Amino acid sequence: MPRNLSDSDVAEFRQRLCEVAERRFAERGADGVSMRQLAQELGCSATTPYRYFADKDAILAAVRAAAFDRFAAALEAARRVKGDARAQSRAVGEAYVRFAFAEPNAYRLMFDLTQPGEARYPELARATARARLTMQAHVKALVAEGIQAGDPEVLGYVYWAALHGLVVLQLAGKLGGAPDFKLLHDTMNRLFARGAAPQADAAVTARPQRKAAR
Amino acid sequence: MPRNLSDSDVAEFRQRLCEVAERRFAERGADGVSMRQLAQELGCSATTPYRYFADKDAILAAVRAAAFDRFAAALEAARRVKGDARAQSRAVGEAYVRFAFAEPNAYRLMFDLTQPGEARYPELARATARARLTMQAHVKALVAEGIQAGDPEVLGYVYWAALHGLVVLQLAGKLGGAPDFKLLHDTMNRLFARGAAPQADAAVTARPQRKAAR
DNA sequence: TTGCATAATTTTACAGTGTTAATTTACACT
DNA sequence: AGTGTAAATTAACACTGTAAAATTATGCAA
Repeated sequence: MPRNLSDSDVAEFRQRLCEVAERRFAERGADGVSMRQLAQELGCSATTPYRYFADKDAILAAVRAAAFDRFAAALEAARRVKGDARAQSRAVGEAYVRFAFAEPNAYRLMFDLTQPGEARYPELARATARARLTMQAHVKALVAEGIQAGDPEVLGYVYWAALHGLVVLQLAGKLGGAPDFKLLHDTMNRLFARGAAPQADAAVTARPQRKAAR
Repeated sequence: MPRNLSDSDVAEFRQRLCEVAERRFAERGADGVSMRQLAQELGCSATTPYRYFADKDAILAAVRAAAFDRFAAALEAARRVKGDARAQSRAVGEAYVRFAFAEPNAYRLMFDLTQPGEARYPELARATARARLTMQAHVKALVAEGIQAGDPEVLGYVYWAALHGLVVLQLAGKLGGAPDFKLLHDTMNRLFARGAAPQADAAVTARPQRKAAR
């Protein structure tokens, strides 16, 4: 035990703790894992983590941030496929779904509704912002290349929300009796592709206009 | 204390307990409320509820089922507005959003990802099925009246998922920097309306077909 | 009316939780 | 070698869900 922990020592322990916590939290939920269990797997005392994190919530926030970072990295990688904006867009969507189903527990952790907002944890805010950025970037390209029409920011949020909804309903088992997920996803993509296709009349993201006649 | 609790006595106590639990769970999350706290508000001992529910999870399941029932009732009421399928559809969508924002905590409880599936709790399964049914019924009408084209079941799931995604991202604070919610919701509706509008070419819910030309 | 059987309820108890305060350990420096 | 002190551990506290034991209070038979 060095008299003063170096920054790298601290970072190392924090990372090791996060790795263990991420796996355990993902398996049994944050409430299903006790500090004593984490400590045992780490080979330290139950209170040692309190020198590295304020409390359990801070650990959870760090774990969520790490998950968001891996998620963002997966999306960013997908966006680097060669091809036009349409191809990239499809690749990002597929990467999104692939991540969610490959690591459902991480995804649950990231978007858990019962978690407090990221207000208290800047690292978490940064990581979510990074993921959001990538999720929106490809839509900007779609609009820039004239494949879709509308406000890219609005479209980006709408696409993201829709896909997220599909994923979480699936993860929550609420699509039990539904047709298979791929059909739902494909249909959603097609609806959006047609719905936002540039046409002669007004852009779809314009404010609704009163109809002239029925 | 009657020697044998009548069925109505049991039902009464269960309901009273659920009312208290729903409010508390919604306020602070199920994990944030202890059996002793519930018991105190009910004026009974901490273990009395165990004569009426197997455990805390069963109470939570009952509370969630009750929330789903109120949710379903709100949607059913909205669907009874007079007008064509389009008007009803819009009414249902608005009722959905209104409920979610009027009772965000109930909504969170209903769709909490960390909750176990409804496999163990038939009442919960019934209530969710009821809500799902109403959410899908108006889409069937849209297709029946020729306002939209496609498989109503598939479209219903897609619309539901998309709206749910929008709502939960908002509730999770992930739309912080986004344009206001109504704009997102309107845009989504317009995209779907255009995307599923019946046209000369193939229905959007058909399997994707290779384009004849670029 | 008095006992009694027994359902309903409460009290007690236990193992486990997150976290703080006290204590011990072990290093860096004089 | 001795000492100040950061780091780690242990001890302790108030709390949790819930099983088991103890208590209460009722409907019915005598």
